Amino acid sequence: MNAMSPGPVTLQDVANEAGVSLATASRAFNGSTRKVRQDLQERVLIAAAKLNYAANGPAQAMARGRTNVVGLIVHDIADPYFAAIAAGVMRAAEEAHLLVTLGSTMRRPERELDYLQVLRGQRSRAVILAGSRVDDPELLARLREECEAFERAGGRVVVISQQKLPLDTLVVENRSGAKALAQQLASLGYQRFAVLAGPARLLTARDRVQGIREGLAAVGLPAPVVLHGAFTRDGGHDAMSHLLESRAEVDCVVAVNDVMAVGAMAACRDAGLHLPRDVALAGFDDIATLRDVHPKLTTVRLPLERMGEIALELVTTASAGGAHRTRRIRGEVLIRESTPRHSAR
Amino acid sequence: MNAMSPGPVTLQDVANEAGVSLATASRAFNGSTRKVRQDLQERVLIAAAKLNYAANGPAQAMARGRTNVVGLIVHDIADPYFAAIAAGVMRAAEEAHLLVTLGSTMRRPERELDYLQVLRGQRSRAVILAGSRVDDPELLARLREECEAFERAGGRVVVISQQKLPLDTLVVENRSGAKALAQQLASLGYQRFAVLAGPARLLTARDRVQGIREGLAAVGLPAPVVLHGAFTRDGGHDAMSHLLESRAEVDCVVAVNDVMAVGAMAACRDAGLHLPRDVALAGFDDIATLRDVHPKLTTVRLPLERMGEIALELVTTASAGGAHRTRRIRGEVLIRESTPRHSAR
DNA sequence: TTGTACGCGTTATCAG
DNA sequence: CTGATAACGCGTACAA
Repeated sequence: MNAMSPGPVTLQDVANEAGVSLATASRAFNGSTRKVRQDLQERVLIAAAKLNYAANGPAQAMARGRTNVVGLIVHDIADPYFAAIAAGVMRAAEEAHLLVTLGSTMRRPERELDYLQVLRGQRSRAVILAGSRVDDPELLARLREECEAFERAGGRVVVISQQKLPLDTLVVENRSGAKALAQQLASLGYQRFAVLAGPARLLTARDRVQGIREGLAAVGLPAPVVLHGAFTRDGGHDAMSHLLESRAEVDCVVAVNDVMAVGAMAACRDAGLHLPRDVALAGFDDIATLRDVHPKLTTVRLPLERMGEIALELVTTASAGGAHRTRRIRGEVLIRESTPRHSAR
Repeated sequence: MNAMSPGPVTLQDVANEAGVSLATASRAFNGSTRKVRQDLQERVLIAAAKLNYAANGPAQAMARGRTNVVGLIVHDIADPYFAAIAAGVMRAAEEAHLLVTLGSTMRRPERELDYLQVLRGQRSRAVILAGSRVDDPELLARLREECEAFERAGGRVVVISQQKLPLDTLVVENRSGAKALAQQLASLGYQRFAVLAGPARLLTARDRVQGIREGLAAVGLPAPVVLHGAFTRDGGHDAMSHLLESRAEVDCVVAVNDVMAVGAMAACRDAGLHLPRDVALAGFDDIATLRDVHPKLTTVRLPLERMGEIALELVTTASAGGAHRTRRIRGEVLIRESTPRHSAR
């Protein structure tokens, strides 16, 4: 149109177009403490629209000392668990007029440190660390340092999973959820359990295994067979295959997440087994995309999208007195077709 | 540690610590055209590490006139189709040392315009528009304007789906893929088709319906029954329910994506139908998480993660002479258990 | 209420 | 090769 300047249109251009000063344009275009006369306000807005002005984010960030960006760090955005959390974060971020920078660590915990540092440099307002912590004291110490550096730089940090650091945290009650699941499965008549346990050092996986152990012990059942593997579909498939090869006497298999459970289902079919007749199977998370698998999977529902929303809400609200806040996220046991009532042989 | 300054540590702090000028610190810490003496280089790097310095992104963006951020705009990050594309984008972005700002439009096309404007303001280096275009000339015109504004501001735009704008585009060959699918299904013996068609104005859905129509026509079969609905699990479930209520004589149902197909499977089971005995079913996309549903779903595989990678590669490489580039993405028909060989009654 | 002028942290230009 | 300094675009004390 009438863009004489070579580069993008600046607030100065808008001010000129509206016939006001740069300061007035600034105050008019985004709410400032100071008030602007009605007619000037309108003139600025009209000029901005006419020139298709978009405020220069980096410049605003410089002047204000912070951005409207929050970082979201997940283990793997292709995993529906994290995709669901991300969806909740995005929904809440839209309402709060915040931009989300995504980090996907490909399940390498060290990558969290890199992202944290970069996001600190970007002057991100906050970071949401979604995803299980890992049992590694040295890594945890370095993570603590990075989080502290991030907070010193004026940012907030929210963690979703375990409370291992003095930060705002959504504590996912994996252990009690798994315990309740085990107890309900026991009450259905199952007695010999196996657990497809995920990686040994992943705390979410470990907590769930522990909960199952406790639940079985609480009702006087023997400890389960435990098989470790990746926290993925293939991990579930492989662990189940090993279990079948071992010819262990088992009537109920619990995978520590739904994605693994689906892999386990495939392994059972590969071996010619019929579910749930030959073996019962349960998962964890209640992944939306997997609610229609057949037989319908018994699982523990986690409010994943809501968790993302809550995390972003924590980010946008100040904590009283700088104390870190805790939100407990409880799972809900859903008994479905994959674990019918069982009569012990 | 020895941080005297109240706020975050700046490059000036690093320069002081290293006993060099600000300019030298700048040149040493990030590659510049000009060279820095080896020992000074090291002193700067050591000082930066000691102070845990993280370069101020917004300040760099101001000085350089652009950022290391690319925007990724999807319809719904919780949809595994987009989550897979996002995973590919993230992997390639990590290699290229680019940050990704995520936009999720919640399937409202107008939101793309908002994100585009904001990302332009953020001085994003580029934006990837993932997701089907919509049949709406006015919207398309506004989108074209926003994309042009974005490019005038120095950014690049890549589109994944249909080539509707003069931009770098990954053209997904939905029509030919669907046509090939229909023909292969016909060769298996199916004769009376229904299509769960998705929203009428969504071009991806429409192209796939059109391809199926062409495939059937090419082999002399009658046109399919077409039922529209949402591009989601519930959309597939509802459309299938309506189809069953209509008591139409159909031996093969094609859903225009896998997520809808899974919803349709659930609807069949709700109605007491057995798959694939009572009706055959096919989808589109080959969503990883759904590869283990039973019966295994016939579908058209799209290289979703690779598509994300390619999109980011287009973003990072300059196009010769400013001409826009096209990458054709072909689907691969995968016949699986949900559509066994069929003998017409 | 409006305008002027300075500062934010970094890069790039120009002297040395 | 190194150092001083002028941008970059915006927010905001301060002055009018």
